[in-house]
Amino acid sequence: MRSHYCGKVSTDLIDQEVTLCGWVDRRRDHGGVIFIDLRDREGVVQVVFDPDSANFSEADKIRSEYVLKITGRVRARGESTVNPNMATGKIEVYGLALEILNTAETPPFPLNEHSTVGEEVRLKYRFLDLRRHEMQNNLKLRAQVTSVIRRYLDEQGFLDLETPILTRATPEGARDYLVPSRTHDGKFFALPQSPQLFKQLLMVAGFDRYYQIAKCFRDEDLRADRQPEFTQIDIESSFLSDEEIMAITEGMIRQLFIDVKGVDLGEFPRMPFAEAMALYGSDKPDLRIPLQLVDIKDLLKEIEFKVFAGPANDPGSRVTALKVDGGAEISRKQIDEYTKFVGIYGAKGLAWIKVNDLGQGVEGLQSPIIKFLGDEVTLKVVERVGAKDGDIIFFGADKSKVVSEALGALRIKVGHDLNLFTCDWAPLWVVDFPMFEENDDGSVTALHHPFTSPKCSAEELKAEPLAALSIAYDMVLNGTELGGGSIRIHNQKMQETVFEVLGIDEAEQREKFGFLLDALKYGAPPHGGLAFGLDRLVMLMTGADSIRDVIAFPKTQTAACVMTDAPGTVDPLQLRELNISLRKKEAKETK
RNA sequence: GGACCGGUAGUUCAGCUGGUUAGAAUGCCGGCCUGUCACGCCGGAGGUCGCGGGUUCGAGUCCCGUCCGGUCCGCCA
Repeated sequence: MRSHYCGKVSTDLIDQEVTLCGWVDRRRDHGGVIFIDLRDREGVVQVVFDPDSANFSEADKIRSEYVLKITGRVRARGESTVNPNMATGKIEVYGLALEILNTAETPPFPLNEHSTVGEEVRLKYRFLDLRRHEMQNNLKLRAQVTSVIRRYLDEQGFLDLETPILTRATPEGARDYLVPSRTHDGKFFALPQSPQLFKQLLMVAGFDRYYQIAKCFRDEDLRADRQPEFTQIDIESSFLSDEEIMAITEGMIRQLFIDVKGVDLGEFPRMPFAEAMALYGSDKPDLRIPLQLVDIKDLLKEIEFKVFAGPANDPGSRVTALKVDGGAEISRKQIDEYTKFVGIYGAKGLAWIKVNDLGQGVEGLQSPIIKFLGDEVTLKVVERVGAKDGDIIFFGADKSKVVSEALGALRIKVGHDLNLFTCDWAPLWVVDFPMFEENDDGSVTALHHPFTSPKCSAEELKAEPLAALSIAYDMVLNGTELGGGSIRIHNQKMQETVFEVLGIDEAEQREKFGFLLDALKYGAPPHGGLAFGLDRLVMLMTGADSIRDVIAFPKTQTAACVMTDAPGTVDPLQLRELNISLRKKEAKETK
């Protein structure tokens, strides 16, 4: 039907006839001459009709988003009519034949790059929103990403194997999306939260190297970077060490950035989990921002912490400081906003010291809490963090978790506000995660997942579970967790020990993971892998603010689709077939 | 489950301390225009102020509830 894409018409084609198909991006009707900007997925080109054109009267009827087939002659634009802002601005197509393939109603919002439209309207008319350049580019880049990754993994001998979408519910982890079974009354499938167990079974089956670009489902509350259904680049291999897996996947991401962005990320640095928490208050530090946390708990031992939430001596507490160079400029109002900001993470306050003139000792400082700390301690804090004139020191004291999260988040926020970025891309491996974390009630849960291999023996694991480290690794880019993985447990005894520590009894083990425990008995090879979040990866590469902008048909924050109006009610007959009845909504209890 | 922001013309928004007929820009429709490129000029149409209740002589504006969209906390092995 067509000879060229609109966006690909170039000076090479001058004097040649081309046939283009596309949508009307804009029309400029000058009475005697009509300009049509014709758009397809590769770009926009200007088509000209004048009274000498056979189709001039037809061209007059054209409106926005009409679908046209135009045959015309490519010609160079005159010097004064070149448009330097347009990729195809040196040429234009003189219209010889025009066919209106389809008309269009006036779109509910303009599709050109100058318009700003609310997301709700965009999602309602997603098929139009996706016609916009920005969205076309995002999804084209996404396709490029999966293409490069497939090629890389294929070359490395990985096999693209599929795992089921209808599977069974697993305990722990996220809430499952459930699918009722018609043939098994009262029973339900669950949609997979990840292909984790199946890919391990593929290793037991001897496929050796597997990958899959897999849809995953989690019925949890949404965020800008979380959708109920999302895509993982899921990788698993037998007979590879953690180092080998990290080398292959690091190579994959590096290759990806070279091919798609023309950027070499270089060798990824490594950081133990404990160091990440200590210096950045996060297990996914954004290393583009140079600020670091400095613990000062030992300096404040003598202080009664009435100003803060808890006593500094409490073993579960943390007292840490964040020095911001040049931060003495930060206004009181802004500090109040930062105080409010850390409150989100449970911090009950935010202490600060401005360093105006160190030469004057305490007199050269400005802070509402010097009187609580005392002159000596205050100066020690200033010395510890290495503050100089013009700096500000924020600090907080509270339960370790609260302080780490609050100051860690403040570090990122201040970094953004003051534009402290030192580079565009900061990749990182976070390693040496603990096996377990302790809940408030004293029970433990797996930090990664319960199939992660510990670095220690089963005996040591049992004796001191909270001290055990796992052979797990997370790839972090610009403060976003791109992917995470581990060496899995291939020894049945070890797997049972982990379940035991997690408080999953034998009956439950059999019921939920019987097939996995069985598989481990039949010659499971040592194996491990990694899963990347494709949506987040593409979001970073496109600079999008939300993964919704790199997913063709995303859900809103309440996990609904405003275009299809899903989820919807179903015919009572369908429910009957499934033997499901809906309970009447109970009235809310009055307080 | 919780905190916060938003919902007014097709779209993006303004609308003050409650007070005449709810405005602007853009888009749309009609007319004019042979070199524009976010074309220009003239004219016109276009409103359930998210929804429900309340306060008031009077509500887009204040109060309560509710729905929808968004950001975040919890949650997300």
